[in-house]
Amino acid sequence: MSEQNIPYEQSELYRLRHSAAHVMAEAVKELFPEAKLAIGPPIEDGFYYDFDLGKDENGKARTFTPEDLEKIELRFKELLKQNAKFEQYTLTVEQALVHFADQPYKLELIRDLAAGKVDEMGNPTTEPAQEVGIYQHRQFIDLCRGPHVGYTSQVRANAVKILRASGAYWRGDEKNPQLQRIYGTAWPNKVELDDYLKRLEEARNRDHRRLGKQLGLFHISQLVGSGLPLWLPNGAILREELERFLRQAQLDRGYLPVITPHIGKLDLYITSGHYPYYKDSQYTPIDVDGEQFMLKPMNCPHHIEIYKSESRSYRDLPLRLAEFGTVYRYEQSGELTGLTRVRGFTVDDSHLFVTPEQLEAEFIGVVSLIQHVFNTMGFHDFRARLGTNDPESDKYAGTPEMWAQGIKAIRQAADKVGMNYTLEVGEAAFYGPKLDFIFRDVLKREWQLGTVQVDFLLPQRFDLEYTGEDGQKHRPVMIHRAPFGSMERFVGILIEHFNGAFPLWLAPVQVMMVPITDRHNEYARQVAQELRAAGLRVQVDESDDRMNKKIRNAQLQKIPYMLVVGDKEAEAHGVAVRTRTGEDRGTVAVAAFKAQALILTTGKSMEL
RNA sequence: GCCAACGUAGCUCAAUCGGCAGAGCAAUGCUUUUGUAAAGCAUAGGUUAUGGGUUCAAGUCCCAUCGUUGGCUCCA
Repeated sequence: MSEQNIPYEQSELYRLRHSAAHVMAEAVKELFPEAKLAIGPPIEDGFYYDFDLGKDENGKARTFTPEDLEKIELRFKELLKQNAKFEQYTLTVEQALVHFADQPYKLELIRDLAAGKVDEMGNPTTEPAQEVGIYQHRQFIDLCRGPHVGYTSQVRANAVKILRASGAYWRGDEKNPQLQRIYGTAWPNKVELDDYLKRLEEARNRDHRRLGKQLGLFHISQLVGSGLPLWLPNGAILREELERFLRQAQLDRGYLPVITPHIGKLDLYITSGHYPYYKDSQYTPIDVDGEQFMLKPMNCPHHIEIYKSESRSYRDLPLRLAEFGTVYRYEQSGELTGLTRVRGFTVDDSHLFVTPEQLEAEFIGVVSLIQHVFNTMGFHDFRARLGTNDPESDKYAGTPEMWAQGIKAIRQAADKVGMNYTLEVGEAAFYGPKLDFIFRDVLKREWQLGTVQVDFLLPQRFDLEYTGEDGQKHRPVMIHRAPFGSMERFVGILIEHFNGAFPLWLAPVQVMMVPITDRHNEYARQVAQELRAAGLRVQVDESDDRMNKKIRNAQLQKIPYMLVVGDKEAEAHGVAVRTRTGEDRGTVAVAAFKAQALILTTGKSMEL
């Protein structure tokens, strides 16, 4: 029977993994009797369990060594095979507090349940609990609402694997103690486990960092600095194509280009509120003749100053200022990853200054532009998230009215275009709610790419105004938006999406000429020149490699077309077309190849 | 920033218990003139991330720093 339509939380696989987590914890408890248990839920593709192993003799937190993990895995598998039944029962809160007296994390969970605050995953509970759910197998007793499989042996010992250990803060808060987390995976059988491990291996092969090196797209130099990628020629060509595409789409939609500098006075960011708010993740200000300058962490204040450079009338609005603006943020060192999380990056930024009446239509216009961008890239696998403020938190500026108004505008616009989204409290920008477009990399990590944000706050902070039809001063609303998000991150995801085999219009080298012997080099150069004149990116492989090797090299570079030329082709003014998909199309006239290639590039086709 | 693992030639990796730093690919030179995924031979390439320490002897053991990777936290 197919489980495809059952939510994961109710699936057999979920029970299996939840049960695996318990048995693994049992193994840990055997090998480390002093270990304190935290939580151990199933997650996508597996499960984890968090432990506090106490301190070593130097007062440092005890951690799992790779040898510990081996022992745990061995014992884990033995315990699965030594069949035991999972028994479920409930204890009153009082009984549970006694039973878990030496398990401080469990006590905290029980007390929170009893107080009706939050459950073990931090989700609010509806009412105070009188009793708590317990699952027991053998002597291992855990606070748990299940569900589990019936017997431990239903989790196949040859279909589980311990993957890694890492630190993880108790309840995800860095102010709390750091626990030792063990990640594992569990599948119904060995075949599915092996499939999963193979998928992981394949994912590593399409990792943008690996492909970026292989295809000469970008390089990160220690001497330049962490998180400051250098775009190599192939990467720069790709990025410029993307920028050209979006620039044109924006011009078509009435955006106006602007260009602003990379630094700005500290006061600018104090006014905007960015500096106080993000102080810790900004590069230290530069002192110039006693004045403080920031590397810009955001483009909005600069664009706002452009808005303010002249008096504005309602006739000027909506004013859509766009720039590929490079910003610098001092991200925590542990966060940096290839192109997807960097310290210097370029936002395809735009700020729309609109009247309140125009807000919805402009928001819809932005969403449709983003849809156009994603459709062109063939991106369909993403989710949209409406990030709102958390009223409990003090990190959001502005009035409740502003927030309500912004959220309402986004909801109405999204509903009108039929966009599905999830609402997530506490995911807003400090100045306003936003609709984010979230993608996953090959390792299933989520990244925000496109974003649209509604902002009533900065217009107020900078005292923006326009003269209305009524001759009175009014305050505009701002929309911040970026379809790609960051060029770096977008290209990182793009590389993985296409596994480095970019559509023709984006391919850094579109055509590789493959002369069969060096007496064909001259003809290959002629054809290359002819194709370049038509705007195609063509290289000639004049190395003294044999033809087979030239083809192999072009294949490895994932170049869309290899044009083999020998005596036959030179005579007929033709080329023998081979695609990177391995297809041999035989000899065609140069003019015919050129015409066909141009149709595909101008149409931004996914086909070859 | 926190926890852990890792850092050897441009790239991918080897070097047993602490005992002469190696291979393939790439590069360079020569030979070969080739019809759809790797021709042959040769040459060159290293302060083993950096700085200290232990030792007769350190790529290998210890300490610190930097960086990378996987998590955690953060992400305007």
